[in-house]
Amino acid sequence: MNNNMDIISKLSEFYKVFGDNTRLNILYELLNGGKYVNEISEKLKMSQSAISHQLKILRLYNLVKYEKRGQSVYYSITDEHVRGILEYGFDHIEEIIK
Amino acid sequence: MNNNMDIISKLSEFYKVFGDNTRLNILYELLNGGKYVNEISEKLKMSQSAISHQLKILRLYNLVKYEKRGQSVYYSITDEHVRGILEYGFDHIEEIIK
DNA sequence: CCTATTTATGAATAATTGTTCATATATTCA
DNA sequence: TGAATATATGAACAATTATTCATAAATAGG
Repeated sequence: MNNNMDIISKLSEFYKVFGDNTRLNILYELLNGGKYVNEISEKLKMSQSAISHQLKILRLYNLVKYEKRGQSVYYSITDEHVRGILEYGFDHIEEIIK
Repeated sequence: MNNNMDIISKLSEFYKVFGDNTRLNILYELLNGGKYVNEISEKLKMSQSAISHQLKILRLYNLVKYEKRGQSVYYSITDEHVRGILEYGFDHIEEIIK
C-alpha cells in the first residue's frame, strides 16, 4: 500500500481485496458474527494455512480486526462501514450481474 | 460466467473486474464521456492491444457498451447503475482506505 | 481495387497471486 | 517442563491474469 499511488490505483487495489472468492467467503462468514480461525477453516473446508494467509491480507486492509483469546484468535468485521460495503454488494448483486 | 456458481463467487468475480488498474482507469476515462479505443489508448499511454483486451472483459460484464462509427469504435459506460457504483467508489475511497 | 487506418484476437510470455507444505511461535494444561 | 493445540509465516509450486507481438478483419478514401 504505497503512499504515492494515485487514487484510481488505490481503489482498484481495494476492489482486488474483495475480488477473491476465499476472502469474500471469509468476510461473509464474519458478517454473521466473529469467529476463530479454525471455525472459519472448517466452515469453508479449507486449510488453516490458506485461511491464515488470506486473513493477513484482510487485516492489512483493515477489513477485519482480531483479538487473541487464549490459544485462539477471534476475528471479526472491523466496523459498520465495512459491513455496509459488503451488504451493499450482497444486496445488489442480482441487479449488477446479468 | 457459469450459471451455477453461488452468489459469493459471482460477487467476487464482479469485484475482480474492478480490481484491475487498467480496467478501472478505462472506466474512469469513460465516466467523463464516451471515447474511441485509440483515445483511451493515448490517454492511458498503453498499447491499443492491451486496451482492447481489457475492453473485451468490460464488455463481457456489461460495464461498457460500444458502437461502431466508421473505422472506429466508440465506447461508453453502459448505464447509470454502473456509473453509480463507480462514483460511489471514487467518492468514498478516502474513508475506505486508510 | 489498393492502401492506410482502426480495432480485435490468438498465442506466447511475463507478472501476479493463491495454496500447500513444513515449520515456528505462542498458549494451555497435565 | 513437556505435550498438545491454535495460529502465523516463509518458500516452493500451481494457477490465473495481463501484456506484448504478430496478424486478421473491417472500413474509408484515393
